[in-house]
Amino acid sequence: MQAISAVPVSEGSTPRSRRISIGARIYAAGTDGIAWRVKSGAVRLDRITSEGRDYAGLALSGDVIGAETLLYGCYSFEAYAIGDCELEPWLSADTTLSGESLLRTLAGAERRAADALALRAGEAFQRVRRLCLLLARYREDGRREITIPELRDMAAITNLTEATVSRAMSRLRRMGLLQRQGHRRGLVLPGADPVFAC
Amino acid sequence: MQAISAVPVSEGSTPRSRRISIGARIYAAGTDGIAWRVKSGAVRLDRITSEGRDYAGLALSGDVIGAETLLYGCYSFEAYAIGDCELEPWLSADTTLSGESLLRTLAGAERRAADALALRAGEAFQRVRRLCLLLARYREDGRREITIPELRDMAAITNLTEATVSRAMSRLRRMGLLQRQGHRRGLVLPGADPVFAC
DNA sequence: CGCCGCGTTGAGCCACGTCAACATAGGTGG
DNA sequence: CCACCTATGTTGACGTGGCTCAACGCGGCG
Repeated sequence: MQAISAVPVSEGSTPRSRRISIGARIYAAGTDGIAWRVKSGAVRLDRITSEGRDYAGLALSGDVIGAETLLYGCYSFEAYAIGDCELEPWLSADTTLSGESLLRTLAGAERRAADALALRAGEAFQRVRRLCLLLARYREDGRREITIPELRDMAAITNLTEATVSRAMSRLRRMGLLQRQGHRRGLVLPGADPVFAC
Repeated sequence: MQAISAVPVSEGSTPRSRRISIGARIYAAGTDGIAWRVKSGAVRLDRITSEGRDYAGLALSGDVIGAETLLYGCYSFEAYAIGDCELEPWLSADTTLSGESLLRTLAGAERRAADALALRAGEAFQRVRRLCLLLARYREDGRREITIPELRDMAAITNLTEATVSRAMSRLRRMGLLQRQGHRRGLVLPGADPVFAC
């Protein structure tokens, strides 16, 4: 297998769920492996070019990454966890039979691609705000929380600079739309529920 | 059927290929219809929001549009021809059986989404240049030609203004990387082959 | 002919990039 | 445990690329 940063809990020979911590690489382009479904967390996909890596896509809960391995045998993109991730193998055998699961994945990918495009339009503050909205998840108590990715990743996704993203995040905090929660890196949560309203 | 701008040549009851001319709408969001494979041309996909339509994706030769109708029965996006298009029905029955065709479509969609994202990064002139490269096709004599979309579409795709796109196109023409060909709107072709090299 | 949509181009301005200094947190070795 | 180092985030000052606004040209069409 390729360079992995968390233990792929193998039972017998079938790969099981993986947990990847924020910042770690999930897989490298060109290596072989299986397709995964993102159970939780956020994944940044990069395309390898002559001048390095370029942000090429975003995957969130429910999305499938690495489906191209079922065709080509290896990954086309490079995947990084930009939030603590839980991945489960995405079974080719079952889904190929049904076809509906594949269709659902295709439709989801197109919607996610539209989201990613929208994150690169509009003014800086709004882009960062919308990215935070996209990354937010509901807790049991009904409030939302998000794991803030590294600035460099937010900058790549929104096509802004780290400085600009930092300023936008500061403003969100000053406005009370984001609050730091504890000391764990990147973990914050909004105050009331109609937060992010602007 | 929904509002269509070209005749869907129906033989019996199975829809056949459609030809759509530049600027025309291919289908509207929410209407029912089938999935199509783009044989030639370029398609702009829009997502309907509260404030109107937002560019949400690009489809070029070989890409499939409207696959979500196989799941939901209606189109999620709105599709416009930004170049003269030839579409053929994308068969659900056959492909669902094979599964490989669906996978191929999925992999293609992800690559196209990465292309679309890349068109919103970098400086204005390079974005417009790369968009032209993406839209170019080879002729029999080995030279490339492209059908220039309307400025408003190029602006939406690159996330620039029409004025900025116009300036970039003027510069490409001044540099000899694009030449007008005849009088037909939007049809131009580059000079030698290593054009667009920059 | 007059209107309208589309493209082109100029002038001025501003949001964001650039650059740099500094703060802070984590990690590592002594 | 602290000393140090590095990676990351924050903030200010300043410059500029692209946006805004506007005028104008041109072709198509009623």
